[in-house]
Amino acid sequence: VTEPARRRRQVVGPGRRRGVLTRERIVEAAIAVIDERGLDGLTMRNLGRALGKDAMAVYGHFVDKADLLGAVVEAEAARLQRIPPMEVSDPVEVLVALAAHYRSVLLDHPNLAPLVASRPLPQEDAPAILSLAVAMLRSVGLDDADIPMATDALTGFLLGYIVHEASQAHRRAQLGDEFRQQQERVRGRLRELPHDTSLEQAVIERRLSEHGSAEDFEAGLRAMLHGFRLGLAQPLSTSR
Amino acid sequence: VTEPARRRRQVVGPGRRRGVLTRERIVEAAIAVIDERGLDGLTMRNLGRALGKDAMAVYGHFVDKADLLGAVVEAEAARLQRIPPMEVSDPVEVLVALAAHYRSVLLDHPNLAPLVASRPLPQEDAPAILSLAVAMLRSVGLDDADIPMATDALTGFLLGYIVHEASQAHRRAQLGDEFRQQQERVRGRLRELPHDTSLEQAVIERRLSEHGSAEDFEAGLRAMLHGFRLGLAQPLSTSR
DNA sequence: ACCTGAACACCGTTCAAGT
DNA sequence: ACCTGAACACCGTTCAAGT
Repeated sequence: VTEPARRRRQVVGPGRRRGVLTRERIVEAAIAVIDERGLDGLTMRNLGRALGKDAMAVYGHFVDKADLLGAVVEAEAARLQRIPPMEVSDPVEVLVALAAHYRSVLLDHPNLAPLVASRPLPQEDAPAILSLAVAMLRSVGLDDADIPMATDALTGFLLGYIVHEASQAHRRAQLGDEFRQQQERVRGRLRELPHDTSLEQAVIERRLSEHGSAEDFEAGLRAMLHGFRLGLAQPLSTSR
Repeated sequence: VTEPARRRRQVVGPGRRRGVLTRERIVEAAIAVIDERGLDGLTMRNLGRALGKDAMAVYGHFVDKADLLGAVVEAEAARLQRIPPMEVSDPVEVLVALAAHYRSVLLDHPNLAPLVASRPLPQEDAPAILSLAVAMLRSVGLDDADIPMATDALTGFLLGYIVHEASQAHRRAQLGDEFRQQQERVRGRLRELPHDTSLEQAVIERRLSEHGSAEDFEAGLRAMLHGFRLGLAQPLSTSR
């Protein structure tokens, strides 16, 4: 159905608002609209207004809205590939730092995160990252035969946790008061349980607070990595 | 399903029964439509057609589409709460079984999974499950002070992994051939890397295959749980 | 060559009218 | 009391027309 997006390189004029449209400018504007108004807030008419053009001007540069969104994801993937320099230390910590980079880049545009994550592979446009991760898993001591499984689990945790975090943030911002009310409802039901539930309430408080999830994210990742390192992923006896 | 004793009832559409609308029947039909045509495929007009009624008949029972979707999520949450009987063994294995239950229930309606997961807490309607999980973490040997953090990480992994899995399945089904093409593109780029990439390709193959992610899911979960059990979630020295 | 604006089919929702 | 159908504002997209 969709043709491969045609690349159209063009000299960008010095102007900002007015001037010739380029794919780059459109993508940039689309991301800005998504940041401000969410994924659903990106309509062709809104985008046109943000660009100071008629809504239909975009169709000169992208065949589809889907095509446009693809380009938006591409732009995010390019940012993911710019891995910051990190001190080479324990391979586990390299992997944690890599994951933290993913997390911080994706959370820069939380409303975009679900879109990026719905792609087939996070490494789709970043085979170098995949190679780095594999190398680190190897030097952590993982058996080659276990690495695909471990990568799948780690990727699931990574993307899943981040996307979930991003959608929670979006939801929190969107419903405001009602969010607190829902938490109150859960607390109320907890109190009706027969035994002491102070710890359960602490769990909920932790989840209510906006901060701390970076630490939870890294802690969970570390636990999983060390679990893999020690060969503790199998149920009982090891048989492969 | 035959209806022998039933009086002449008009059959509308393929096997749809007429009769008085109830919230239950509407929710049921909504889930069926979502299963067949995805979240975007659930429109009020489609839903009305599935019920053999005018689209607007639904508004007699739900104030909103959002209200309807809330009821749909509630129905799913009720299924989540029906924990199957499981052999009480190692607490880690109880937690794994609990997570597997979540996964299998959510994957029964993959198109619904993102909706369920976007709620503030998976335990929102299931404080009993939260209590069970906390008790298991305790008897695994976790410090009370670490349990909120561990629960947050585990919940993130659980929901994130499942939702990601569900959306991949949806995407796979939706794009069909193009999905394979994307994998081919990644493979191609991998081959251009300087060193041997057979292991990287194995990672991609693993992710391509539909089966095996249940094992990866449980393996990652086990690794994380044992990592927590051994206190390996902290970066270097333990200081709390 | 690039952009515009009317037009079309579809969406959620309102409202007056039907039974 | 429950359901219907026209109507409204909005959406993605097509197409003929503007510059």
